[in-house]
Amino acid sequence: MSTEPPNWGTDFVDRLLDWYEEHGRRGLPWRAADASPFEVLVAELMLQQTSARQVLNVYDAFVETYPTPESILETPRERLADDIEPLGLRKRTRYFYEASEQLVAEHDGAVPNDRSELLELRGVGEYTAASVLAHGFEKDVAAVDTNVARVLSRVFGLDRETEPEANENWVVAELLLPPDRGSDYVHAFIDFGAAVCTATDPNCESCPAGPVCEFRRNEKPTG
DNA sequence: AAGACGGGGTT
DNA sequence: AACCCAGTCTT
Repeated sequence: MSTEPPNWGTDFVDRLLDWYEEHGRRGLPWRAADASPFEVLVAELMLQQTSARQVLNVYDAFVETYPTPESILETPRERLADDIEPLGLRKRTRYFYEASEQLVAEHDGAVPNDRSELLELRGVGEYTAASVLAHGFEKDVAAVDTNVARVLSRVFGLDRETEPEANENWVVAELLLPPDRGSDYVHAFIDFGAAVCTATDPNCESCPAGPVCEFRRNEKPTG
């Protein structure tokens, strides 16, 4: 039970970003530098409770067919449903319609770059709002999903039951956020959580955090 | 504070 | 065949 050095947090983030450079997922179209805020919003709505692999199957064709909220409103609901149903969670069809209506009616068809305005959009919660700001507008904000919450709670020994909604996760995530790298930072956490620090049977052997991690020291001492 | 939503990928 | 997935909305 040693006292934590004050720089463990930034040490971990440095290692995490290094890991991301080498092992992060490349070529995901919604991560492209020229992806519009609307394309980012579309991706985030699709990615809710849906694997990136699955979204990859429909994303390119979708954003080509529906580049703007207006183009969604001009499409019969049945046809839009056909394009979204393969992802499951069919209520998303309604989210796309209603969010598009809101964008056109209240924001001239543009995605707002303000947290509270994003939160008013149908289907947009705390995670999606933060994600759009980070990836669509290059803002230095943290976005905490289940992956981020799991990694944070393990590495820093927070309550194992801590959930994405817990304020503590957002405070810590914001605290560790490196300047001008908000987008990479969030993506690094997510890729790391999906590939190494998995929900079940995490791959601690290849974890860049090493002995820094409370979880590994407490539950997998031999690595 | 729980429960519902959901088809497809992965094991 | 069971389990999980870049959450959000509704009881």
